[in-house]
Amino acid sequence: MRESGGRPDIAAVAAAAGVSVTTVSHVLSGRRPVSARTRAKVEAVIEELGYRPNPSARSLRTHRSESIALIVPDLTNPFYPLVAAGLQDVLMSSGYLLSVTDAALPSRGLPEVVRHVLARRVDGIVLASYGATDSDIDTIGESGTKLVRLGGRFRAEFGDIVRADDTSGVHDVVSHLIDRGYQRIAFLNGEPHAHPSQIRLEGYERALREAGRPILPGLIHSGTFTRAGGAEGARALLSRSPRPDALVCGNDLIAVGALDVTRQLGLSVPGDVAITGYDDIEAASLITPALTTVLNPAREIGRTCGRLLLDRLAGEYDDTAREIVLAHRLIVRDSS
Amino acid sequence: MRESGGRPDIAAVAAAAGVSVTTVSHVLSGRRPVSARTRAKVEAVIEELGYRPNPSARSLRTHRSESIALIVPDLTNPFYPLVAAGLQDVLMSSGYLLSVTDAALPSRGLPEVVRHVLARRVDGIVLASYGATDSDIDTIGESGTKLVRLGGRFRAEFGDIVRADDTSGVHDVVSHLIDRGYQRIAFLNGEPHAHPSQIRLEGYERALREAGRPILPGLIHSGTFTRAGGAEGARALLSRSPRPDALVCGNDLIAVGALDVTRQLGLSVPGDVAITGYDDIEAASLITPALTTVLNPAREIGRTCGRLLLDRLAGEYDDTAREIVLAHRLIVRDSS
DNA sequence: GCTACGACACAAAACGTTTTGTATTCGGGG
DNA sequence: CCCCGAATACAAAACGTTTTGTGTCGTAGC
Repeated sequence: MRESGGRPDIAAVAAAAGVSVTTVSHVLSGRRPVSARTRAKVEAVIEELGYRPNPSARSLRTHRSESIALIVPDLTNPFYPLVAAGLQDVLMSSGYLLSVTDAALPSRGLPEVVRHVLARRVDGIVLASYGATDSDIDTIGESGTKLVRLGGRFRAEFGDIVRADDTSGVHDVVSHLIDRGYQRIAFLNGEPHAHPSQIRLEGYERALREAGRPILPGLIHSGTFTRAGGAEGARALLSRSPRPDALVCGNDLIAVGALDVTRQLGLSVPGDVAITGYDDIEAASLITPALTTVLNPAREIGRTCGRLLLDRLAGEYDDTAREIVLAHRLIVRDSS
Repeated sequence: MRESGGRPDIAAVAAAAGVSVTTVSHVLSGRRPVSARTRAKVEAVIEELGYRPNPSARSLRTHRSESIALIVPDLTNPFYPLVAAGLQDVLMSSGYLLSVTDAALPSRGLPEVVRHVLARRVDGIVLASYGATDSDIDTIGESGTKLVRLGGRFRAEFGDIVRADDTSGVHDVVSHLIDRGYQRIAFLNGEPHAHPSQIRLEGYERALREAGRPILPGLIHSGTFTRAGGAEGARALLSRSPRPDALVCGNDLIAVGALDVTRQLGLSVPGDVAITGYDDIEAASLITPALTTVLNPAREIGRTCGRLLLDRLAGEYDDTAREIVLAHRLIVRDSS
């Protein structure tokens, strides 16, 4: 009389161990004491039968799924896989499973992605998508899912935020260019309404102001945080006269696109025009000339998001929202 | 008398619509006919109450989780995020959630990762980890989880495989180098026991044989599929005398590392030594000199894995294992 | 030698679905 | 006029856990 082919039940374990189902559950969870003898017996049976608790049943009872979701704007941007890796560094050891969703895919936009993720009832969400609207965030809030955002405007009712100090980062780059004597410093930005764009632009403006330089709207261009966006923006900016002699880019991808175009136009970098990026993705050091950029600690950001989320899930903190700001670092290479 | 704060039940929906729970379920699943009037009423109530089925309860009954896992060896290698993106292209529209797990992380190795993923009872797994052992695959098989592998040795009992024709790919690269007159062509490989390493090496050997060239073991070096691995291998190979005049690398990351070292040694590429990669990650075209490599259609591979898995889950095919081979393409740039 | 208490074990009630086995109702063919 | 089947709705039994409320021992305190 074999136990049939199906996976064993908690009841099967209890029967084989000669105890009640409750006891097995307590052995598993440790929520009530179980004698050493009994525990050993139960554990032996579990091992022997190869019993694995059914997560759906468990989750149905406990209202938690032990899984969290990461929503990114573009998996193709190497910054985000690093965030994912950092997140996993932390989550894996706590037994959480990480789901990664790219919001830029053939989906009908972020609201759909959010619904999709929410339909799976994850315990927490790390939202790295700068396209998120208040309504998206509300949707998550109403569902009761814990939320940590990667950047964005800090508002108490919207939960925790982890970010790097982008404003200072760009400020440092621009100051560096000013020090090196660049005169007409242009800014090549990503999506104009995205929060990262805005705070990076702020850094640009602050640095110019501090140096007593004018802020010329004609030297500021917005597009998208992609290589293509950078190419298009560079074409626009470099065709102005007088021509800018430095292109400060909103991220490294933009800088790469700008570099493509600059080369096409027969301009030398950094001779005719300096180009800087942001993030310090691996490609930044590979490209020629190697890109002056700002290190954005992607992996550490991911880890921090993970820890924050875990703490929230464990109820470690009170409800006060937190904003954690991580250090950046200017990396000067050959493109400036 | 409000419905309390909690999310509405299927029972709450039934009550509000004046029908039975069964009927609501049938409206949702369409497994039995429901009159148009009733259906409309129920749908209206669902909308109004904001009812969302509880996935745990559903999954407890149906034994399916509508989620699948992707296990990769290294998220830091830009090849894999692209695979993930391709997978999602396909899965998202079918309502599946994708979990991505990096097996190279602080985990205790692949077996642990596999257990971790299996503990969540995903419906299917895409296993892209070349470090997978037969035992890992067995574990997955026993759990009843559908499996599609990204590369690896094809064996009927191990399920489907999707891969590119790496042997031919490397063969084409090597033939190209021979055509260009390179004489001492070395091969700089990844993990020696990994399947991709073996079949790529095979392409190298085949091309040499076809050209009537000897295969010199001293010109073959194994390491890891990383930038560091490439650096170390290049150091070893380039210190031999006579020095190789071409380094065929097992993937682009290796090639980048090899390029680092070649430059350090003051050698010119492709003048003193040619370097080629494999995969055609974005960095391959960014680096200077731009890398001659083989396009490995990562995104399409991901899509194909997704489609295969979905078909399996839908029971579309019989049990016969399938191996799908995708086309590669030689891309000649400046490094050869 | 009792009482009270700690340590341990158990039975049964949730958790929120899907699905199966029956009712009903209605219209049409014999 | 009756019977039968199609169309539709319902009640109740799973699915596999966790958790609460009791119960039963021993054992220590008095």
